[in-house]
Amino acid sequence: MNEKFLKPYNPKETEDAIYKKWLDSGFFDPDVCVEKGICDKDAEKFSIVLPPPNVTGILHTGHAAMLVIEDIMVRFERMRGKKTLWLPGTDHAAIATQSKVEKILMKEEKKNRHDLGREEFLKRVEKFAQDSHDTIVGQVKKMGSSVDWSREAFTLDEKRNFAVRVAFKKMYDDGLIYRDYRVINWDPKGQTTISDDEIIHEERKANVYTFKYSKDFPISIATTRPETKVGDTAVAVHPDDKRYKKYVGKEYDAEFCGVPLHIKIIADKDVDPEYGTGAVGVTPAHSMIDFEMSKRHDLPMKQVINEYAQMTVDTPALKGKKTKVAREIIVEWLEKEGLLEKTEETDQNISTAERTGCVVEPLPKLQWFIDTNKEISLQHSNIKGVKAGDKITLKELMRTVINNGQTQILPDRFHKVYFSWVDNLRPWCISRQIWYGHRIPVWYRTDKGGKEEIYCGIEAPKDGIWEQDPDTLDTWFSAGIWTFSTLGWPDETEDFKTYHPTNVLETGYDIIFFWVARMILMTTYLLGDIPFENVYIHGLVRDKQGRKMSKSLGNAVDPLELLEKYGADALRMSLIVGVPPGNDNNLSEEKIRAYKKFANKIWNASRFVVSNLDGLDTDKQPKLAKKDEKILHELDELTKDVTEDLENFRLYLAADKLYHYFWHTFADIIIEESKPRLEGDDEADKTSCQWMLYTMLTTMLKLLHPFMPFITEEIWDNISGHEKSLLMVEKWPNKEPK
RNA sequence: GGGCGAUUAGCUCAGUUGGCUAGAGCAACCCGUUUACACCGGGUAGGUCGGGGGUUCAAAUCCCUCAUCGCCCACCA
Repeated sequence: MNEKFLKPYNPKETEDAIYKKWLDSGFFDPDVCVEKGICDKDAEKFSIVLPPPNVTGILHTGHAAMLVIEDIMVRFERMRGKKTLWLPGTDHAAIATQSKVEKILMKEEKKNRHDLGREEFLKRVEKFAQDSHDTIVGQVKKMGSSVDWSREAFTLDEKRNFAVRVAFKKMYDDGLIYRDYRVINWDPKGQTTISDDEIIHEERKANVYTFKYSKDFPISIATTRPETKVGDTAVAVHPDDKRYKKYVGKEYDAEFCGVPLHIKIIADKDVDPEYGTGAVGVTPAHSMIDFEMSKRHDLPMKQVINEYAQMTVDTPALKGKKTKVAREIIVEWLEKEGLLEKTEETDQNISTAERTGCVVEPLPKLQWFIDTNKEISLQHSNIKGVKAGDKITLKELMRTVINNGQTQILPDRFHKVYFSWVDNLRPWCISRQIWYGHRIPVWYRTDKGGKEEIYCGIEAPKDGIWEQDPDTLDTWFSAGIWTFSTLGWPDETEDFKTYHPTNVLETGYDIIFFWVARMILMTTYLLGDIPFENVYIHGLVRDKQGRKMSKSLGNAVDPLELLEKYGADALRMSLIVGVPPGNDNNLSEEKIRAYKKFANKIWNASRFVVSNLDGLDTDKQPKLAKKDEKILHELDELTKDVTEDLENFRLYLAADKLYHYFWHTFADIIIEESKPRLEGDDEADKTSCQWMLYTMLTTMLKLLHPFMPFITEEIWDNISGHEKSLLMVEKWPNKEPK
């Protein structure tokens, strides 16, 4: 027996060496598996593309859970002989990474990005991203992830950038990407636009002020933002509102806090006559709903707030003032003039920017958008119910592939969440005024003067003097094509043909909108296909009390620390057992410790079996005692059960069953009952018992391997006859009982 | 305002399509150590499965309703 078995299992000494062994074998790469005869050339494929972690720092326990879930699926399918690819990568995460580096820069050098300039700043970001990347790769390895490093990708590397440009141009040519001047969400701190999904609504108390613009203005209005009222160009009332009918169509001039206003009274059915005074001051430039209304009624737009959330009106009292200050000035003025009718406190949902926490300022701006309501037709279609050439919108495409079951979200309660997002989707603003990201592949001619000429292309135009659009793309644009940009698209590579669509996308419920929906949007349009067949949604890893892990609470645990303490296998189990898809996991160290004990149990039971196999010919099955037949039959039942659980993504049940069977049946009962038989004089019975134990152990190791790859591989290696084989590519036990 | 989830042992949670005396980890109590394992074994105690109603031979599981907690979405000024 190998000396290693004489000591308790030591994950620290074992894990890195085992991972290296796997890497050296090359079996993470499906091409190597085919080459070495591990899997058939024409075997069914199984592919997962890793949700690329942001290069903003280190991995947290949520990432660890993601890696474990995917690794279990991948190892299972690889052992089943499928041509299995798990493709790793990282995400440049544009705005998240840039703002992180900006924070560091400000803290350490008291500089902003403009102090460095675009080129130098980007160098800093790239350095930061590279360091993060290296840390992340190290962590991914520590978890035992069997990803194919030879295919590693980055959302902002050259190949992906090419794919992004090709995708952009196609969408531009089809009229799906367009430039428009409209009110967008502006983050005054981050100095960029953000999409609707990057907004966090925060509930706050706010005052609603009811007042008139001037003494002789006939209608009172209410608002929480009096400072924007200097930009009003209309007052809207409901068409059927008798109180105001006589004013509709009339126009009034007023002097509002020193600012001349010209207000038209309009009737619009979006106004709720029951709410407030039943009349709304319309500010086309600083409210999305008012902007829409102004378009319907052809109202003039008057911008009064700039990118720094300062007032731009010429009135000395207000000019240059922050909006918050301006609000106070105006309220004071209203009081003084006797125009303020009442002030009430109300709960208000205020929009803040996800990354900077700054209150979002709606501003009119010229930006790039994706139109999800424009009819297009697909050149090819593998989408059930959609033929090439059919007129269809992106929204409809997004609905179709879920409705027809081609892509399934697990648990399916998230279908509803998905649909409600799709239904309420407004034009997706994809341009950002940040520097880190994919530059928009559009150029403007500057040498002709006068009329602006626009060129969208994969490369810069050759003739004339052109300037590229300074903006970059929303990070989710490049993330949206991740399942195939990683496989070589737009080239028709072997990888692309073999592995796309992918089998599973595994991700958290917090990014269904950001990512899952965007991937479906981009893939159905660009490929006429689905990006993945199954979406496995995992929940959040929380602390023992169910609180979200966060730096400020100080309850965030570094998965690496847990791994050091308890071993990767124990951590893996604790992230899986009892955690159904979509559920949060309140992780405690006690739970991890329990699986460390389990690892030790496996180790010791294995030692017992291995040290009692003397004289057994493992190649030739002896005549089995009835009780051994029965035990092995039970094992077949377990195999079947576990296999079906894995096929149906019930990892949490499979892991639990294996735990219980190994400990409370195999170790507690079967091994205990085998002791007298192994000591006894009945040679035939002893041989039968040995065979049973041997079969039991090797089968259990195979079944456990996807969950606890390190310790099972290590034990496998210490069973005589296995010196040259790797458990990782052993055949999965047959699920049909013999 | 709309939607979703949760409520099971002292604590944190499982319980797959309704089906054997409802499970795990931790905590508690008792007994056990000349060998696979004290990172242990054996045993004990602990639950009217949030309340109420219904469907069924059978419900923690399905339906209705109420309560509490949590999450997501939303341009009511």
